[in-house]
Amino acid sequence: MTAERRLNQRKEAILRALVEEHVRTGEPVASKQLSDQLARAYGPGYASATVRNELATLEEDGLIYQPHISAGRVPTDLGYRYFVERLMVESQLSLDEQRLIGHQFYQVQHRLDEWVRLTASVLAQALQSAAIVTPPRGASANQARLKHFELLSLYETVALIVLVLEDGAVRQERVMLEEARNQDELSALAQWLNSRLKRATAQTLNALAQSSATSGATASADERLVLETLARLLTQADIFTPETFYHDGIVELLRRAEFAHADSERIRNVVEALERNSFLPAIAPQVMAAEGVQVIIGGENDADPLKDMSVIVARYGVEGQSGLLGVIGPTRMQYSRAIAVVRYMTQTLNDLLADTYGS
Amino acid sequence: MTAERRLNQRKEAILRALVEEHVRTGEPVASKQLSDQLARAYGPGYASATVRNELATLEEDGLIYQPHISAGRVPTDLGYRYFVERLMVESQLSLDEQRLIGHQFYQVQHRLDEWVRLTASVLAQALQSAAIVTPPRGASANQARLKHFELLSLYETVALIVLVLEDGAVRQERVMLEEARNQDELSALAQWLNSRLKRATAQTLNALAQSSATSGATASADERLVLETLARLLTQADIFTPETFYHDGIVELLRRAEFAHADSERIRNVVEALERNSFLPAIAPQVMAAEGVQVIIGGENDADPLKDMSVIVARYGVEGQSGLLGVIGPTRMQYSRAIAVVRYMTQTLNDLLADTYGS
DNA sequence: TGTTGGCAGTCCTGTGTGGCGAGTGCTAAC
DNA sequence: GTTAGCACTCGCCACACAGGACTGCCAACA
Repeated sequence: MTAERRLNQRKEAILRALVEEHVRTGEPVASKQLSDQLARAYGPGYASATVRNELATLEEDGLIYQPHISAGRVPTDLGYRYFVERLMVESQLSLDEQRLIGHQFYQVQHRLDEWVRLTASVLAQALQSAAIVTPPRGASANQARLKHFELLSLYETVALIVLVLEDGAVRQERVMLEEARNQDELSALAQWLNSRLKRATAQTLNALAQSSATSGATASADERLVLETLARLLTQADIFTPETFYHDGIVELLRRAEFAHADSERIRNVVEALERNSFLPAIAPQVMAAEGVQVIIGGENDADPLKDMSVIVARYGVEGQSGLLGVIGPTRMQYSRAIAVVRYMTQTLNDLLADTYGS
Repeated sequence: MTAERRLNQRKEAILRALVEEHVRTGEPVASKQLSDQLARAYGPGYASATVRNELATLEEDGLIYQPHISAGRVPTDLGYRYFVERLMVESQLSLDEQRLIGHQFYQVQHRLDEWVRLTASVLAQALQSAAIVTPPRGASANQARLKHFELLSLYETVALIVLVLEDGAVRQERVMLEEARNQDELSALAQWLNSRLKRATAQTLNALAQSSATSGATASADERLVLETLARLLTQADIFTPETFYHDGIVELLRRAEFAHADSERIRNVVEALERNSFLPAIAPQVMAAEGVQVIIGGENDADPLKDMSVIVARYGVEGQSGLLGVIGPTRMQYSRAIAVVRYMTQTLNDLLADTYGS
C-alpha cells in the first residue's frame, strides 16, 4: 500500500508534474512537455533529455509506464499511490461550494432519509463520478435484537410489519394474513407481542414461533407468521448487502472522457459492479475499521471489473451511528479534490449526526 | 398506431419471413435468403427476383428499409407494427417455464414486497431485457386520505413515521424530534393523533399544524412536526414518480448483441432513461387506461433515447389494487415471446392479488 | 559525474487504394 | 406476372505508406 523508497527531489517534481498533467489532459505526457513546464516553474536543470533519463528510472521503479514505445508516460497505480501519499497538495472546497452544499442540507434538516440520498447526489455531481453511501447504522452487533415493532393494516388480509432494531435500524415487510384483521386487532396483537419480546433475538423469535406451532390452538397462525417474519427480518439485511446502499452518478461516470471510446463490455462491467454493488462488501470492513479518508487505487482493489477505477471512501458518523460514503471514478482522477470533497461530506454528516444523536 | 392498408398474401408472407429472419440473425435479410425459405415453406412463386420486386413495394410503403444500397432489408417500426398486429403467431410459455416461475412465487407467497421484485427479475431473465414493475396501488384518488400511522422510536431524538393511506399505500420517513421521547410517549402521541385524524387529507393536516402553531403552547413542536410530515408524505410520491418503480435487467439488456458495438453515448442514454425512469410516466396513463398487453415500438415512443427500443407493457391487478409491468428491449425483439411472457406475468400477479385482496 | 543537444529508430495513426463479395435494380425473355 | 441474368453500387477489409510523436542513446560539454 505504500511506495517503498523515497525518490530524490527532482524525480518527485517530475512525477508530480507528470501526474498533474496527465490528469488534466488524459493523454500520455511527453518529456518535452514536462521539461517546458518544470523549467518554467523551477528554472534550469530540466532539459528534455534529463527528464527522459529520470523517466527511465521512474519506469524501472514501476511508477510510470509507456502505452507504446513512441508514446509519452502515464502513471501506474503505484505512481498514483506515491503521488497521493507524498506529492499531492491537499485542497479544500471553495466557500461557494461549501455554502451550496450547506444550503441543500439545510433544506432537509429534519428529514434523515434525505441525508443519505443528498450526500450521494452531491458527491456524484461534485466529482462527476459514481457515489455510494450507506445509511448510518449501529456497529452490527454479534446479535441483532428487536427493540420494537408495529403492525399496520393495509387491507383486510394484508399487514405491514415494521421493526426497529436496538441499534436503530428499520426493516419492514408486507405480509399476507391468514385471516382478515382490522387495525385495532393488529395494534392489540402488536402490543401484546411487544411486551413479551423486549430485546428478542432471531433465535428467541423462532423458538417462540415453534412452540406456538406445536402448542396448537392457543396461538393463531397469524401470530406465528408475525414471529417468523420478525425473525427473518432480524437476521437478514446486514449492513453490507446491496439493499442497504444508496448509489448515484452512474450516468455522470459514464459521461467522462475515459468511457467515450470504451467498448460496451467494459461499460457493462462497470454498470454491473455498481448496480449489484459487488465490490463494496469486500472493502467495507477495512474502511469501517480505519480512520480518515481511504484511497484505493486501481488494481489495489480486488474487484476485477474495477481494476482501472479508484475508490475514495471514508467512514462517517458518531459512536453507534456510522456509515460509509465514497466515490468511484477512473484511476485518472483529481485525487486532491476528491479527497477534499469526501472529507467535507464526512464532516457535514458528522455534524448533522452529532446534532441528532449527541456526540 | 395501425398500418393502414392490408397487404396481399404474398407480401405478408415475405414480410413475416423477413421479420422473423431478421429477429433471429440481427442482420439485414437478402432477397435470396427469403426466396429459399419461402420456396421451401410454400412452394414455387418466390424466386429471388420476384421477392425483390415485392421488397421494393414494401419499401415504398415504409415497412422495410435498406441500411445501404447493397444490403438486405430490415423492418422499420411500421413494419414491426404490421407484423405484431397481423402476422405474428401468438406463442405461449412452455410448461417448464411456467412451473419454474410458479415455484419462485410459491417461495415468497406471504411476502408481498417480494412479488414486485421477483416479477421484474423474471421478466428480465426470461427476455434478456430491462424490466419495470410498479407496486400495486389503488387508483390514485383525487385526494389521498390517511388511514393510520405509527411512530417508532429509533433513537432518543429520532423517530420513524410510517403512514398508510386509505388505498393501502405506505409511506415513511425518519424525522428529527425537537425533544427526546421514548417509544411509550410516541405511541401515546400516535394514538391520540390517530383518533383525531381518521380519513384526514393533506389540507386537514396542514390546517391542524397551522392552528397548533398559532395556538402556541398547547401543542408541542413535535406534534406539529409530525402533522407537517404526514401532510407532506400524503401529497408526495404519486404512483408515477421514479421512486415507486422497480427496475431490473439493465445489465441483461446491455449484454444483447445490439449493444456490443454501440457507442458509449447510446449506452449512456439508455442507462440514463432506465435509471431516471424518464419515459414511463409519459406512457403510464395510457397503459393504465387500456386493457391487455400494449406494444410500443421504437419511435412510437416519445422518449428520444429510446427511439430504437420497444416497450411491451400491461396493467395488472384487481379492482383498487393495480400496477404496471413491462419490458424494454431493442425493437428487434421476439415480440411473440415477449407478449406471452408479459401476459403470463400479468396473469400470475392477478391471481396472487385476487387471493390476497379478493376479486 | 551529471547534464544536454542531436539524431536514429520505433511505432502509432490516419489516409488512400484496390480487390472482394454481397445484394440490388433493371432488362429481356418466358 | 414471373424469372434468369447481368451490370452496378456500395460496404468492408487488408495493405501500404507517409507523417509525426517520442524515445533511447551517444557524444560533447561543464
